[in-house]
Amino acid sequence: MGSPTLVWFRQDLRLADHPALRAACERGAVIPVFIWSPEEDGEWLLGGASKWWLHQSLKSLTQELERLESKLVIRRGNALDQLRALVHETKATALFWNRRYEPTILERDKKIEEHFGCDDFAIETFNSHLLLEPWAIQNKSGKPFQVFTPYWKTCLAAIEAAGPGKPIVAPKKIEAPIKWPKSLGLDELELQPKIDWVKGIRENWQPGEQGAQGNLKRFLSETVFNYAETRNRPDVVGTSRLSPHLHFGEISPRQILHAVKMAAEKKFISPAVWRQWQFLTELGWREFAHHLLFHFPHTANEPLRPEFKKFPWHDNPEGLKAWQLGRTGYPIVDAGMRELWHTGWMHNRVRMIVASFLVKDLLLPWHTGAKWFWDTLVDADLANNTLGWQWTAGCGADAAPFFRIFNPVTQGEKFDPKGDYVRRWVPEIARLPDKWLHQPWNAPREILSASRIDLGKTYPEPIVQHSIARDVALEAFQKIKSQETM
DNA sequence: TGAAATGTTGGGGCG
DNA sequence: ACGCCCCAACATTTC
Repeated sequence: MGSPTLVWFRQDLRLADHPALRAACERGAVIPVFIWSPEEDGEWLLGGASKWWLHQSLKSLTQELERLESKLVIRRGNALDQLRALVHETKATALFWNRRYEPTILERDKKIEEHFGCDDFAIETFNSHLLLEPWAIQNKSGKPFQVFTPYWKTCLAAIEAAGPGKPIVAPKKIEAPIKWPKSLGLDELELQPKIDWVKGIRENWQPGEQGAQGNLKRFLSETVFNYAETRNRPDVVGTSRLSPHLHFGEISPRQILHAVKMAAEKKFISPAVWRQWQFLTELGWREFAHHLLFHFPHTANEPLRPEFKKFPWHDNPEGLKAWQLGRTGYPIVDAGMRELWHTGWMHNRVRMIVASFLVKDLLLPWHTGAKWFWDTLVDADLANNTLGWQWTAGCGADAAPFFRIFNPVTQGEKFDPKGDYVRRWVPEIARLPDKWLHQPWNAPREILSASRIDLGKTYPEPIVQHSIARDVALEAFQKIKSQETM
Protein backbone atom coordinates (compact mmCIF):
# COMPACT_ATOMS: atom_id res chain seq x y z
CA MET A 1 0.00 0.00 0.00
CA GLY A 2 1.39 3.38 -1.03
CA SER A 3 1.22 6.62 0.86
CA PRO A 4 -2.20 8.25 0.92
CA THR A 5 -3.63 10.93 -1.33
CA LEU A 6 -5.45 13.92 0.13
CA VAL A 7 -8.66 14.78 -1.69
CA TRP A 8 -9.62 18.30 -0.79
CA PHE A 9 -13.42 18.68 -1.04
CA ARG A 10 -14.56 22.22 -1.67
CA GLN A 11 -17.59 22.88 -3.84
CA ASP A 12 -17.87 19.33 -5.07
CA LEU A 13 -19.63 17.65 -2.18
CA ARG A 14 -20.45 14.43 -3.96
CA LEU A 15 -18.90 11.06 -4.77
CA ALA A 16 -20.13 10.54 -8.33
CA ASP A 17 -18.50 12.31 -11.26
CA HIS A 18 -15.76 13.54 -9.00
CA PRO A 19 -12.51 13.44 -11.01
CA ALA A 20 -10.21 14.30 -8.10
CA LEU A 21 -11.62 11.49 -5.98
CA ARG A 22 -11.49 9.07 -8.85
CA ALA A 23 -7.85 9.87 -9.61
CA ALA A 24 -6.98 9.53 -5.93
CA CYS A 25 -8.71 6.16 -5.65
CA GLU A 26 -6.62 4.86 -8.53
CA ARG A 27 -3.51 5.79 -6.61
CA GLY A 28 -4.30 3.93 -3.38
CA ALA A 29 -5.37 5.12 0.05
CA VAL A 30 -7.49 8.27 0.14
CA ILE A 31 -8.04 10.87 2.83
CA PRO A 32 -11.05 13.07 2.06
CA VAL A 33 -10.68 16.48 3.63
CA PHE A 34 -12.85 19.53 4.12
CA ILE A 35 -11.38 22.77 5.45
CA TRP A 36 -13.59 25.52 6.82
CA SER A 37 -11.77 28.75 6.06
CA PRO A 38 -14.51 31.28 5.45
CA GLU A 39 -12.31 34.37 5.48
CA GLU A 40 -10.59 33.06 2.35
CA ASP A 41 -13.74 33.82 0.38
CA GLY A 42 -12.73 37.46 0.79
CA GLU A 43 -15.55 39.95 1.00
CA TRP A 44 -18.14 37.29 0.20
CA LEU A 45 -18.38 35.43 3.50
CA LEU A 46 -20.94 32.65 3.38
CA GLY A 47 -24.42 33.86 4.29
CA GLY A 48 -26.64 32.27 6.91
CA ALA A 49 -28.73 30.19 4.52
CA SER A 50 -25.66 28.91 2.68
CA LYS A 51 -23.98 27.96 5.93
CA TRP A 52 -26.96 25.90 6.93
CA TRP A 53 -26.87 24.17 3.57
CA LEU A 54 -23.15 23.54 3.82
CA HIS A 55 -23.60 21.90 7.19
CA GLN A 56 -26.29 19.59 5.88
CA SER A 57 -24.31 18.81 2.76
CA LEU A 58 -21.18 17.94 4.72
CA LYS A 59 -23.26 15.74 6.98
CA SER A 60 -24.61 13.94 3.95
CA LEU A 61 -21.17 13.59 2.39
CA THR A 62 -19.80 12.16 5.63
CA GLN A 63 -22.53 9.55 5.65
CA GLU A 64 -21.87 8.59 2.05
CA LEU A 65 -18.15 8.26 2.75
CA GLU A 66 -18.78 6.17 5.85
CA ARG A 67 -20.88 3.83 3.77
CA LEU A 68 -17.68 3.15 1.82
CA GLU A 69 -15.73 2.72 5.05
CA SER A 70 -14.04 6.03 4.56
CA LYS A 71 -14.60 9.30 6.36
CA LEU A 72 -14.42 13.05 5.97
CA VAL A 73 -11.62 14.78 7.84
CA ILE A 74 -12.82 18.22 8.90
CA ARG A 75 -10.46 21.06 9.68
CA ARG A 76 -10.75 24.77 10.27
CA GLY A 77 -8.44 27.68 9.54
CA ASN A 78 -6.05 28.79 6.85
CA ALA A 79 -6.26 26.25 4.05
CA LEU A 80 -2.55 26.17 3.27
CA ASP A 81 -1.62 25.70 6.92
CA GLN A 82 -4.14 22.93 7.35
CA LEU A 83 -3.03 21.13 4.22
CA ARG A 84 0.60 21.37 5.25
CA ALA A 85 -0.25 19.96 8.66
CA LEU A 86 -2.25 17.18 7.07
CA VAL A 87 0.56 16.25 4.72
CA HIS A 88 2.90 16.18 7.69
CA GLU A 89 0.57 14.07 9.84
CA THR A 90 -0.42 11.59 7.17
CA LYS A 91 2.77 11.38 5.08
CA ALA A 92 0.55 11.97 2.07
CA THR A 93 2.45 12.31 -1.18
CA ALA A 94 -0.36 13.73 -3.26
CA LEU A 95 -3.07 16.34 -3.06
CA PHE A 96 -5.96 16.46 -5.52
CA TRP A 97 -8.90 18.80 -5.84
CA ASN A 98 -11.49 20.04 -8.30
CA ARG A 99 -11.04 23.61 -9.38
CA ARG A 100 -13.07 26.64 -8.31
CA TYR A 101 -13.15 29.89 -10.26
CA GLU A 102 -13.92 32.81 -7.94
CA PRO A 103 -11.13 35.39 -8.17
CA THR A 104 -10.01 35.22 -4.52
CA ILE A 105 -10.17 31.43 -4.49
CA LEU A 106 -8.16 31.16 -7.70
CA GLU A 107 -5.49 33.32 -6.15
CA ARG A 108 -5.39 31.28 -2.97
CA ASP A 109 -5.33 27.97 -4.82
CA LYS A 110 -2.50 29.13 -7.01
CA LYS A 111 -0.38 29.81 -3.94
CA ILE A 112 -1.18 26.42 -2.50
CA GLU A 113 -0.32 24.75 -5.77
CA GLU A 114 3.00 26.57 -5.88
CA HIS A 115 3.75 25.64 -2.31
CA PHE A 116 3.30 21.91 -2.86
CA GLY A 117 4.70 21.83 -6.35
CA CYS A 118 7.88 19.77 -6.18
CA ASP A 119 9.21 16.56 -7.64
CA ASP A 120 8.29 14.15 -4.88
CA PHE A 121 4.80 15.49 -4.26
CA ALA A 122 1.94 15.11 -6.72
CA ILE A 123 -0.50 17.96 -6.90
CA GLU A 124 -3.28 17.72 -9.43
CA THR A 125 -6.40 19.72 -10.02
CA PHE A 126 -9.42 18.89 -12.16
CA ASN A 127 -12.47 20.41 -13.72
CA SER A 128 -15.85 19.13 -12.66
CA HIS A 129 -17.76 22.29 -11.87
CA LEU A 130 -18.29 23.49 -15.43
CA LEU A 131 -18.94 22.00 -18.83
CA LEU A 132 -16.18 24.19 -20.21
CA GLU A 133 -13.71 26.15 -18.16
CA PRO A 134 -13.75 29.94 -18.44
CA TRP A 135 -10.55 30.08 -20.46
CA ALA A 136 -11.58 27.34 -22.89
CA ILE A 137 -13.77 29.61 -25.01
CA GLN A 138 -13.00 32.87 -26.75
CA ASN A 139 -14.41 34.86 -29.60
CA LYS A 140 -12.84 35.18 -33.02
CA SER A 141 -10.59 38.01 -31.96
CA GLY A 142 -9.28 35.95 -29.07
CA LYS A 143 -11.18 37.89 -26.44
CA PRO A 144 -13.71 36.79 -23.83
CA PHE A 145 -17.35 36.87 -24.86
CA GLN A 146 -19.63 39.53 -23.45
CA VAL A 147 -22.83 38.52 -25.19
CA PHE A 148 -24.61 35.35 -24.26
CA THR A 149 -25.94 34.04 -27.55
CA PRO A 150 -22.69 33.80 -29.51
CA TYR A 151 -20.95 32.57 -26.37
CA TRP A 152 -23.32 29.69 -25.87
CA LYS A 153 -23.35 28.81 -29.54
CA THR A 154 -19.59 28.45 -29.44
CA CYS A 155 -19.80 26.41 -26.24
CA LEU A 156 -22.33 23.99 -27.65
CA ALA A 157 -20.14 23.40 -30.67
CA ALA A 158 -17.14 22.74 -28.41
CA ILE A 159 -19.10 20.40 -26.17
CA GLU A 160 -20.34 18.57 -29.22
CA ALA A 161 -16.81 18.24 -30.58
CA ALA A 162 -15.50 16.94 -27.26
CA GLY A 163 -17.72 13.88 -27.47
CA PRO A 164 -20.25 12.21 -25.20
CA GLY A 165 -18.85 13.28 -21.84
CA LYS A 166 -20.14 10.41 -19.75
CA PRO A 167 -20.04 11.12 -16.01
CA ILE A 168 -17.66 9.18 -13.81
CA VAL A 169 -19.44 6.66 -11.60
CA ALA A 170 -19.01 6.88 -7.84
CA PRO A 171 -16.26 4.67 -6.40
CA LYS A 172 -17.42 1.29 -5.11
CA LYS A 173 -14.83 1.43 -2.35
CA ILE A 174 -12.36 3.94 -1.04
CA GLU A 175 -9.15 2.62 0.41
CA ALA A 176 -8.59 3.94 3.93
CA PRO A 177 -5.22 5.16 5.18
CA ILE A 178 -3.38 3.16 7.87
CA LYS A 179 -4.04 5.95 10.30
CA TRP A 180 -6.65 8.72 10.11
CA PRO A 181 -5.53 12.23 10.98
CA LYS A 182 -7.48 14.05 13.63
CA SER A 183 -10.70 15.72 12.63
CA LEU A 184 -13.10 18.22 14.08
CA GLY A 185 -16.68 17.26 14.58
CA LEU A 186 -19.02 18.91 12.06
CA ASP A 187 -20.84 20.77 14.84
CA GLU A 188 -17.60 22.43 15.88
CA LEU A 189 -17.70 24.48 12.67
CA GLU A 190 -20.82 26.18 14.06
CA LEU A 191 -22.47 26.46 10.68
CA GLN A 192 -26.00 26.01 11.99
CA PRO A 193 -27.85 29.09 13.22
CA LYS A 194 -28.11 29.43 16.98
CA ILE A 195 -31.77 30.37 16.73
CA ASP A 196 -33.65 27.90 14.58
CA TRP A 197 -34.95 30.12 11.81
CA VAL A 198 -34.41 27.53 9.09
CA LYS A 199 -37.68 25.61 9.46
CA GLY A 200 -38.98 26.71 6.07
CA ILE A 201 -35.69 25.97 4.40
CA ARG A 202 -35.49 22.53 5.96
CA GLU A 203 -38.98 21.67 4.79
CA ASN A 204 -38.23 22.64 1.22
CA TRP A 205 -34.83 21.11 0.61
CA GLN A 206 -32.78 17.99 1.02
CA PRO A 207 -29.14 18.99 0.77
CA GLY A 208 -26.65 16.39 -0.38
CA GLU A 209 -26.03 14.14 -3.31
CA GLN A 210 -29.21 12.13 -2.84
CA GLY A 211 -31.34 15.24 -2.63
CA ALA A 212 -29.75 16.49 -5.83
CA GLN A 213 -30.45 13.23 -7.65
CA GLY A 214 -33.99 13.32 -6.31
CA ASN A 215 -34.66 16.73 -7.79
CA LEU A 216 -33.04 15.75 -11.07
CA LYS A 217 -35.18 12.64 -11.28
CA ARG A 218 -38.37 14.55 -10.55
CA PHE A 219 -37.45 17.17 -13.11
CA LEU A 220 -36.66 14.67 -15.85
CA SER A 221 -39.72 12.54 -15.21
CA GLU A 222 -42.00 15.30 -16.42
CA THR A 223 -41.16 18.94 -15.84
CA VAL A 224 -38.40 19.15 -18.43
CA PHE A 225 -40.82 18.29 -21.22
CA ASN A 226 -43.04 21.24 -20.32
CA TYR A 227 -40.16 23.51 -19.53
CA ALA A 228 -40.85 25.99 -22.31
CA GLU A 229 -44.38 26.57 -20.97
CA THR A 230 -43.84 26.38 -17.23
CA ARG A 231 -40.33 27.65 -16.61
CA ASN A 232 -41.55 31.18 -15.97
CA ARG A 233 -44.41 30.19 -13.70
CA PRO A 234 -43.61 30.65 -10.02
CA ASP A 235 -47.03 29.22 -9.10
CA VAL A 236 -46.08 25.73 -10.27
CA VAL A 237 -42.98 23.57 -9.92
CA GLY A 238 -41.79 24.29 -13.42
CA THR A 239 -38.05 24.42 -12.86
CA SER A 240 -35.38 21.93 -11.88
CA ARG A 241 -34.67 23.39 -8.43
CA LEU A 242 -31.10 22.20 -8.86
CA SER A 243 -29.38 25.54 -8.23
CA PRO A 244 -28.22 24.95 -4.62
CA HIS A 245 -27.16 21.42 -5.45
CA LEU A 246 -25.13 22.72 -8.37
CA HIS A 247 -23.59 25.47 -6.31
CA PHE A 248 -22.29 23.08 -3.68
CA GLY A 249 -21.32 20.55 -6.30
CA GLU A 250 -23.68 17.88 -5.06
CA ILE A 251 -24.32 17.31 -8.72
CA SER A 252 -22.23 18.29 -11.73
CA PRO A 253 -23.42 19.99 -14.90
CA ARG A 254 -22.03 17.06 -16.85
CA GLN A 255 -24.27 14.67 -14.91
CA ILE A 256 -27.24 16.89 -15.63
CA LEU A 257 -26.47 17.25 -19.32
CA HIS A 258 -26.01 13.52 -19.65
CA ALA A 259 -29.22 12.74 -17.78
CA VAL A 260 -31.17 15.17 -19.96
CA LYS A 261 -29.80 13.47 -23.03
CA MET A 262 -30.81 10.04 -21.70
CA ALA A 263 -34.30 11.23 -20.79
CA ALA A 264 -34.74 12.64 -24.30
CA GLU A 265 -33.49 9.48 -25.99
CA LYS A 266 -35.86 7.37 -23.96
CA LYS A 267 -38.72 9.35 -25.45
CA PHE A 268 -37.23 9.24 -28.94
CA ILE A 269 -36.64 12.96 -28.97
CA SER A 270 -33.97 13.70 -31.53
CA PRO A 271 -30.72 15.48 -30.62
CA ALA A 272 -31.68 18.26 -33.00
CA VAL A 273 -34.72 18.90 -30.84
CA TRP A 274 -33.42 18.45 -27.31
CA ARG A 275 -30.32 20.51 -28.00
CA GLN A 276 -32.67 23.44 -28.46
CA TRP A 277 -34.27 22.91 -25.07
CA GLN A 278 -34.41 26.08 -23.06
CA PHE A 279 -33.25 24.18 -20.01
CA LEU A 280 -29.83 23.64 -21.56
CA THR A 281 -29.65 27.38 -22.07
CA GLU A 282 -30.01 27.78 -18.32
CA LEU A 283 -26.93 25.63 -17.84
CA GLY A 284 -25.42 27.92 -20.45
CA TRP A 285 -26.14 31.02 -18.38
CA ARG A 286 -24.37 29.39 -15.47
CA GLU A 287 -21.34 28.73 -17.66
CA PHE A 288 -21.47 32.26 -19.02
CA ALA A 289 -21.59 33.69 -15.50
CA HIS A 290 -18.38 31.87 -14.63
CA HIS A 291 -16.79 32.92 -17.89
CA LEU A 292 -17.56 36.58 -17.17
CA LEU A 293 -16.44 36.55 -13.54
CA PHE A 294 -13.18 34.88 -14.50
CA HIS A 295 -12.35 37.32 -17.28
CA PHE A 296 -13.73 40.38 -15.48
CA PRO A 297 -12.94 39.61 -11.83
CA HIS A 298 -13.79 43.10 -10.67
CA THR A 299 -17.44 42.67 -11.64
CA ALA A 300 -18.44 41.09 -8.32
CA ASN A 301 -18.24 44.64 -6.98
CA GLU A 302 -17.98 46.94 -9.98
CA PRO A 303 -20.18 47.30 -13.05
CA LEU A 304 -18.99 45.61 -16.22
CA ARG A 305 -19.99 48.71 -18.17
CA PRO A 306 -17.82 51.40 -16.61
CA GLU A 307 -20.17 54.29 -17.40
CA PHE A 308 -22.45 52.86 -14.71
CA LYS A 309 -19.96 53.88 -12.04
CA LYS A 310 -21.56 57.30 -12.36
CA PHE A 311 -25.13 56.09 -12.16
CA PRO A 312 -27.00 58.27 -9.63
CA TRP A 313 -28.21 55.59 -7.25
CA HIS A 314 -30.37 56.66 -4.35
CA ASP A 315 -29.84 56.15 -0.66
CA ASN A 316 -33.12 54.78 0.62
CA PRO A 317 -32.85 52.67 3.78
CA GLU A 318 -36.64 52.54 4.31
CA GLY A 319 -37.14 51.34 0.76
CA LEU A 320 -34.48 48.70 1.20
CA LYS A 321 -36.10 47.51 4.41
CA ALA A 322 -39.54 47.32 2.81
CA TRP A 323 -38.08 45.34 -0.08
CA GLN A 324 -36.24 42.93 2.19
CA LEU A 325 -39.31 42.31 4.34
CA GLY A 326 -41.69 41.95 1.41
CA ARG A 327 -43.70 45.08 2.21
CA THR A 328 -43.41 47.16 -0.92
CA GLY A 329 -47.12 47.10 -1.69
CA TYR A 330 -46.45 45.30 -5.00
CA PRO A 331 -47.82 41.78 -4.49
CA ILE A 332 -45.53 39.90 -6.87
CA VAL A 333 -42.46 41.61 -5.38
CA ASP A 334 -43.56 40.95 -1.82
CA ALA A 335 -44.42 37.34 -2.61
CA GLY A 336 -40.95 36.77 -4.00
CA MET A 337 -39.14 38.39 -1.11
CA ARG A 338 -41.15 36.35 1.36
CA GLU A 339 -40.55 33.13 -0.53
CA LEU A 340 -36.84 33.91 -0.35
CA TRP A 341 -36.91 34.58 3.36
CA HIS A 342 -38.97 31.52 4.09
CA THR A 343 -37.39 28.92 1.80
CA GLY A 344 -33.92 30.28 0.99
CA TRP A 345 -34.82 30.29 -2.67
CA MET A 346 -36.83 32.30 -5.18
CA HIS A 347 -38.13 31.42 -8.59
CA ASN A 348 -35.90 32.92 -11.26
CA ARG A 349 -38.63 34.89 -13.00
CA VAL A 350 -39.48 36.50 -9.68
CA ARG A 351 -35.80 37.18 -8.97
CA MET A 352 -35.76 39.31 -12.09
CA ILE A 353 -38.92 41.12 -11.04
CA VAL A 354 -37.81 41.90 -7.47
CA ALA A 355 -34.33 42.85 -8.65
CA SER A 356 -35.72 45.18 -11.27
CA PHE A 357 -37.92 46.74 -8.61
CA LEU A 358 -34.96 47.37 -6.30
CA VAL A 359 -32.68 48.90 -8.90
CA LYS A 360 -35.15 50.58 -11.24
CA ASP A 361 -38.08 51.53 -9.02
CA LEU A 362 -36.19 52.24 -5.80
CA LEU A 363 -32.95 53.18 -7.58
CA LEU A 364 -30.94 51.34 -4.95
CA PRO A 365 -27.51 50.13 -6.09
CA TRP A 366 -27.58 46.59 -7.48
CA HIS A 367 -24.81 45.66 -5.09
CA THR A 368 -27.25 46.17 -2.18
CA GLY A 369 -29.57 43.59 -3.64
CA ALA A 370 -26.74 41.23 -4.47
CA LYS A 371 -25.66 41.31 -0.84
CA TRP A 372 -29.16 40.53 0.42
CA PHE A 373 -29.48 37.63 -1.98
CA TRP A 374 -26.06 36.48 -0.90
CA ASP A 375 -27.14 36.30 2.73
CA THR A 376 -30.52 34.72 2.19
CA LEU A 377 -30.23 32.34 -0.78
CA VAL A 378 -29.27 28.72 -0.33
CA ASP A 379 -27.91 28.79 -3.88
CA ALA A 380 -25.91 32.02 -3.45
CA ASP A 381 -23.19 31.81 -6.05
CA LEU A 382 -20.80 34.64 -6.79
CA ALA A 383 -20.76 34.16 -10.55
CA ASN A 384 -24.50 33.66 -10.99
CA ASN A 385 -25.48 36.33 -8.50
CA THR A 386 -23.18 38.87 -10.10
CA LEU A 387 -24.41 38.18 -13.59
CA GLY A 388 -28.04 38.27 -12.52
CA TRP A 389 -27.83 41.58 -10.71
CA GLN A 390 -25.72 43.29 -13.31
CA TRP A 391 -28.04 42.08 -16.03
CA THR A 392 -31.02 43.51 -14.19
CA ALA A 393 -29.31 46.78 -13.37
CA GLY A 394 -28.38 47.14 -17.03
CA CYS A 395 -24.70 47.53 -16.23
CA GLY A 396 -23.67 44.01 -17.19
CA ALA A 397 -23.76 41.68 -20.14
CA ASP A 398 -27.11 42.29 -21.75
CA ALA A 399 -27.43 42.64 -25.49
CA ALA A 400 -30.65 44.64 -25.22
CA PRO A 401 -30.29 48.09 -26.78
CA PHE A 402 -32.76 49.65 -24.33
CA PHE A 403 -33.02 50.22 -20.60
CA ARG A 404 -35.05 47.28 -19.34
CA ILE A 405 -37.63 48.12 -16.68
CA PHE A 406 -40.04 45.44 -15.50
CA ASN A 407 -43.61 46.41 -14.73
CA PRO A 408 -44.44 44.51 -11.53
CA VAL A 409 -48.18 44.47 -12.32
CA THR A 410 -47.82 43.23 -15.89
CA GLN A 411 -45.25 40.64 -14.87
CA GLY A 412 -47.45 39.42 -12.05
CA GLU A 413 -50.49 39.10 -14.28
CA LYS A 414 -48.53 37.38 -16.99
CA PHE A 415 -46.64 34.84 -14.92
CA ASP A 416 -48.95 34.31 -11.95
CA PRO A 417 -52.24 34.58 -13.83
CA LYS A 418 -54.36 32.73 -11.31
CA GLY A 419 -52.60 34.42 -8.43
CA ASP A 420 -51.73 31.18 -6.65
CA TYR A 421 -48.20 32.35 -5.98
CA VAL A 422 -49.18 35.72 -4.55
CA ARG A 423 -51.97 34.20 -2.47
CA ARG A 424 -49.58 31.68 -1.01
CA TRP A 425 -46.97 34.19 0.09
CA VAL A 426 -49.11 37.28 0.68
CA PRO A 427 -52.13 35.72 2.37
CA GLU A 428 -53.44 39.03 3.68
CA ILE A 429 -54.65 39.92 0.19
CA ALA A 430 -55.65 36.39 -0.83
CA ARG A 431 -59.37 37.25 -0.93
CA LEU A 432 -58.95 39.79 -3.69
CA PRO A 433 -60.37 38.68 -7.02
CA ASP A 434 -57.79 37.88 -9.72
CA LYS A 435 -58.49 41.15 -11.46
CA TRP A 436 -57.12 43.22 -8.59
CA LEU A 437 -54.70 40.80 -6.96
CA HIS A 438 -51.63 42.28 -8.61
CA GLN A 439 -52.76 45.88 -8.14
CA PRO A 440 -54.75 46.18 -4.91
CA TRP A 441 -54.44 49.97 -4.84
CA ASN A 442 -56.61 50.17 -7.95
CA ALA A 443 -59.37 47.99 -6.52
CA PRO A 444 -62.70 49.71 -5.80
CA ARG A 445 -63.28 50.53 -2.16
CA GLU A 446 -66.09 48.02 -1.74
CA ILE A 447 -63.99 45.17 -3.17
CA LEU A 448 -61.18 45.98 -0.80
CA SER A 449 -63.44 45.94 2.22
CA ALA A 450 -65.19 42.78 1.05
CA SER A 451 -61.72 41.24 0.82
CA ARG A 452 -61.03 42.47 4.35
CA ILE A 453 -58.15 44.64 3.25
CA ASP A 454 -57.38 48.01 4.74
CA LEU A 455 -54.68 49.39 2.48
CA GLY A 456 -51.94 51.00 4.49
CA LYS A 457 -52.85 48.89 7.51
CA THR A 458 -53.30 45.22 6.65
CA TYR A 459 -51.23 45.53 3.49
CA PRO A 460 -49.00 48.45 2.46
CA GLU A 461 -49.81 51.06 -0.11
CA PRO A 462 -47.25 50.92 -2.94
CA ILE A 463 -44.06 52.52 -1.60
CA VAL A 464 -43.48 54.10 -5.00
CA GLN A 465 -45.69 54.68 -7.99
CA HIS A 466 -44.25 52.55 -10.75
CA SER A 467 -45.02 54.85 -13.68
CA ILE A 468 -43.27 57.76 -11.94
CA ALA A 469 -40.37 55.64 -10.71
CA ARG A 470 -39.93 54.41 -14.25
CA ASP A 471 -39.57 57.93 -15.62
CA VAL A 472 -37.06 58.82 -12.91
CA ALA A 473 -35.00 55.72 -13.72
CA LEU A 474 -35.05 56.48 -17.43
CA GLU A 475 -33.93 60.01 -16.71
CA ALA A 476 -31.06 58.75 -14.56
CA PHE A 477 -30.04 56.40 -17.35
CA GLN A 478 -30.19 59.22 -19.85
CA LYS A 479 -27.75 61.13 -17.71
CA ILE A 480 -24.98 58.53 -17.76
CA LYS A 481 -25.70 57.82 -21.39
CA SER A 482 -25.10 61.39 -22.47
CA GLN A 483 -21.93 61.55 -20.36
CA GLU A 484 -20.62 58.46 -22.08
CA THR A 485 -20.43 60.23 -25.42
CA MET A 486 -18.90 63.41 -23.99
C1' DT B 1 -35.00 36.46 -20.24
C1' DG B 2 -39.70 44.36 -21.77
C1' DA B 3 -42.88 48.00 -21.97
C1' DA B 4 -45.11 51.87 -23.78
C1' DA B 5 -46.37 54.40 -27.77
C1' DT B 6 -48.11 54.22 -32.12
C1' DG B 7 -50.32 51.99 -36.09
C1' DT B 8 -53.72 48.83 -38.22
C1' DT B 9 -57.74 46.09 -38.60
C1' DG B 10 -62.31 44.67 -38.28
C1' DG B 11 -66.83 44.13 -36.04
C1' DG B 12 -70.82 46.46 -34.28
C1' DG B 13 -73.80 50.44 -33.38
C1' DC B 14 -76.12 53.90 -35.56
C1' DG B 15 -78.01 57.46 -38.57
C1' DA C 1 -77.72 48.45 -47.58
C1' DC C 2 -74.35 51.88 -46.79
C1' DG C 3 -70.92 54.89 -44.75
C1' DC C 4 -69.15 56.56 -40.65
C1' DC C 5 -67.37 56.39 -36.10
C1' DC C 6 -65.77 54.05 -32.03
C1' DC C 7 -62.83 51.08 -29.93
C1' DA C 8 -61.01 46.68 -28.62
C1' DA C 9 -57.66 43.54 -30.26
C1' DC C 10 -53.71 42.79 -32.33
C1' DA C 11 -49.28 44.20 -34.68
C1' DT C 12 -45.33 47.20 -35.22
C1' DT C 13 -42.12 50.54 -33.74
C1' DT C 14 -39.36 52.82 -30.50
C1' DC C 15 -36.90 53.65 -26.27
